[in-house]
Amino acid sequence: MREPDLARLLLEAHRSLADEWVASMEERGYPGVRSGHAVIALTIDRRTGTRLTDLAERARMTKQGMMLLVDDLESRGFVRRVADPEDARAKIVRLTTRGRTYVAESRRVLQAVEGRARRGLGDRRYEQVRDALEWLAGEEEDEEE
Amino acid sequence: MREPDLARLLLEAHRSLADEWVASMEERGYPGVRSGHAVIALTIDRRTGTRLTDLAERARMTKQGMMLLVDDLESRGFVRRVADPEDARAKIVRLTTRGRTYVAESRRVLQAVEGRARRGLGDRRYEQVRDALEWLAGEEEDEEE
DNA sequence: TGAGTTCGTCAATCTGATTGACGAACTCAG
DNA sequence: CTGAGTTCGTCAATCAGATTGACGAACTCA
Repeated sequence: MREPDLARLLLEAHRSLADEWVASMEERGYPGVRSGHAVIALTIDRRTGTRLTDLAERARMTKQGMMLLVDDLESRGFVRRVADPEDARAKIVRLTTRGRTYVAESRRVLQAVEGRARRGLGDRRYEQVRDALEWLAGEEEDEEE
Repeated sequence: MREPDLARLLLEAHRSLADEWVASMEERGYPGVRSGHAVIALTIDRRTGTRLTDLAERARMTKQGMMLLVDDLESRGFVRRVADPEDARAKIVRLTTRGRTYVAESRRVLQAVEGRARRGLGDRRYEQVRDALEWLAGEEEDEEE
């Protein structure tokens, strides 16, 4: 067996892609991009907005963690928190016009980065890697019992 | 193309493996294990010790970051900093007896975790994934020019 | 109506990693 | 031998990401 550093490799590969995304976004005129923004760009409902709790759930992180991300996005003018007419406790995180542009650009760049990876690896290997990663990410996490 | 969330998958797979390692170490009676300890276990010279700067370089992190890890390991009695006879500026991070046991156990568990992944994926796919990850981790990082 | 739950928030904490500064020690050209 | 520049480990400050705990306000439903 080679050095048992699969975990490290996974982390480095992650960083490589995340850094590439951030750098590419900054080149396109979006300073202050954070890697966490990507999850929101991928999961927020672009027309109606999404509740914070739902965003957190989709991103598999805590509400508190998501709140910090939303705070950041809000301070940059990309989202607004509006009251949920159906539940006075809840607030809906809704994209502003600038936010819609930002999200569209984010997704484009995300696709571009991933497209490069796909071309580099070849379609078949790319798919195999994805399957393997899904398996790795999924197994073991429900082993408490 | 599927959702362009390869980066997220990589991170989740990393966390899954890292958590498994930590949990397994704790089960074996090593509380307070940190994921960062693994790099040291894999790269430190187990007989003669290694200078902090070299450890940092091997782990591809800053000296300061490595220092925090070494501080932690030292406070747990797994390493000692001893003067380098060849360079009065330098200190050698050397394993204590307990440290040697800890490192041996770390490596065993690391192998076990990785072995499970390998069996789950099958040898061929495992190797393909490793190659793909190396490529992903390596490309692009020298794109500043 | 009241017990229990959910929503967003605040506060504190932790881990990982960074940059900047700095004294002490080393290297080497002149 | 000297002094300029570099390297080693450290301290300090900061930042990003994420967590747990607590809490008021609002909702649900027996």
